[in-house]
Amino acid sequence: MTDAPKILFVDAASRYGWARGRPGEKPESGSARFAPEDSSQGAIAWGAMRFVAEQIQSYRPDEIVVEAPLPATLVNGKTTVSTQEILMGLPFAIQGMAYGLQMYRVSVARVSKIRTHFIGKNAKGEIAKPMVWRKCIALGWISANDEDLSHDRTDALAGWHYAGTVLCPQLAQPIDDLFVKAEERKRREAAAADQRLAKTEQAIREESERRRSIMEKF
Amino acid sequence: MTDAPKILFVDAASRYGWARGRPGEKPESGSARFAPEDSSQGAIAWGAMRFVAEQIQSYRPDEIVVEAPLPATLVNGKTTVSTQEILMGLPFAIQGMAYGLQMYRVSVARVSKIRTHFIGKNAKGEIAKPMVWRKCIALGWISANDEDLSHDRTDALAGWHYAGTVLCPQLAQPIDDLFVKAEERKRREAAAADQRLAKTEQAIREESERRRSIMEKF
DNA sequence: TAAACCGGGTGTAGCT
DNA sequence: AGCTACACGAAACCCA
DNA sequence: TGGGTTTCGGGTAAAC
DNA sequence: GTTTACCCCCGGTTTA
Repeated sequence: MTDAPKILFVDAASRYGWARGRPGEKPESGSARFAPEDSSQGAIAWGAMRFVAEQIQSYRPDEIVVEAPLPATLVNGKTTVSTQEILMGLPFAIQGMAYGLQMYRVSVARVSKIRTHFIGKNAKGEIAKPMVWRKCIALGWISANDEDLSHDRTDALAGWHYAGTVLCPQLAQPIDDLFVKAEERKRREAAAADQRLAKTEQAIREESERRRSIMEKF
Repeated sequence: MTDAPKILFVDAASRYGWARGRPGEKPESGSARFAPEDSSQGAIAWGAMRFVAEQIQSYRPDEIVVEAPLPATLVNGKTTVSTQEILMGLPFAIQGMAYGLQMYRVSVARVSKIRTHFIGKNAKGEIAKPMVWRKCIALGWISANDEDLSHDRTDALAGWHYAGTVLCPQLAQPIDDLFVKAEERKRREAAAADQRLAKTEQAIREESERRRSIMEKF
């Protein structure tokens, strides 16, 4: 088998969980906040952007998978606007940053799929989270005397495993639509990029220059 | 009077409108897309982030005001998830980028307030937009044979004027809660930043280094 | 080919 | 195969 | 103070 | 003072 890809999974909320590794290996994982409590949305967004940038730079994942936010209408309006903005905004900003860093292999995974894959049923969080948690312990992905035993972390681990299974069908499952979509998107992105880049070499240089200049203020 | 501040207003949607200038002056304005049609969310987000970065860098506004997204529940569920993600995500990402570039004077304005301020009533878009449009013409902010006569543009102009009125009370209105909130937030941000920075000079240097290194790949 | 207009609005798992 | 039901997170508060 | 638990979920302007 | 009603973009299709 060729090298399994490095996968980074992010469960993005105001407190987020992350997990990364190659399918088959024991993943690293953790949880944290993108910004201190009561921070402005700007601070949170920037925290997320920085997190992604750093991951891409230092860990160099082959794939990034983010947990999809639940549609607001679903929760039957049971969520404040500001919560919504964060829940929707985080994956959005993360994707944007990845795109800006030319990391185009980003996909999005639904909670329900992750759960059914990982614990066999799509239960509501109250029930599912402890199950997920236990399974993570069982798998030895976190140890019971670990410092961080949060659900954010174990949820991310579940997501990571799901992503691995889906992205590396040779390890088990037949591919399903996440993979297909990722391929589709990748092709579309690549094509679009090609088209754009092909226009002129000049355009490339301008773009590159612009990007660099944006950041030299730091 | 001291120099009126340079205000940048953005009406952020997949097709966005912008307007900028100092209150009292004739504003510049326009509309465009953050990314070609059918682009991934990542592309759109990055487009927005780049736009903001460039504005901050080259125009150096004193204030940035973004149009607030309407809560999903409001639209009575009449909005797709992806639309939601974009509508909520754009302002979020914009604020994040601004924050990252240390531009903390960012506020958010509600459509209803803008409209009532600008045309005296909070009518539905179908009715309001043409009214706004006419008023912009009347004010000479766009000329009838202009190339871009889109509502995105005129909406942004209305927003800009509202922002100006609110942020420069000396020109007319008493301050209202947008200003107050901006001040509050600014103070909070500043305090938080101070606190953080005060911890150690070392932290500052690390942070700075990290930021720079994130971007040197460009 | 470009501009105006209109419709449409979540997805999945588990049970029947 | 078709139909139905159902899904969350942030911040305030309280208690150890 | 830290962690578990509970609660709450949009806002405005005009009409009455 | 209190109640009430209102609020949207995206993408596909059609038309000049």
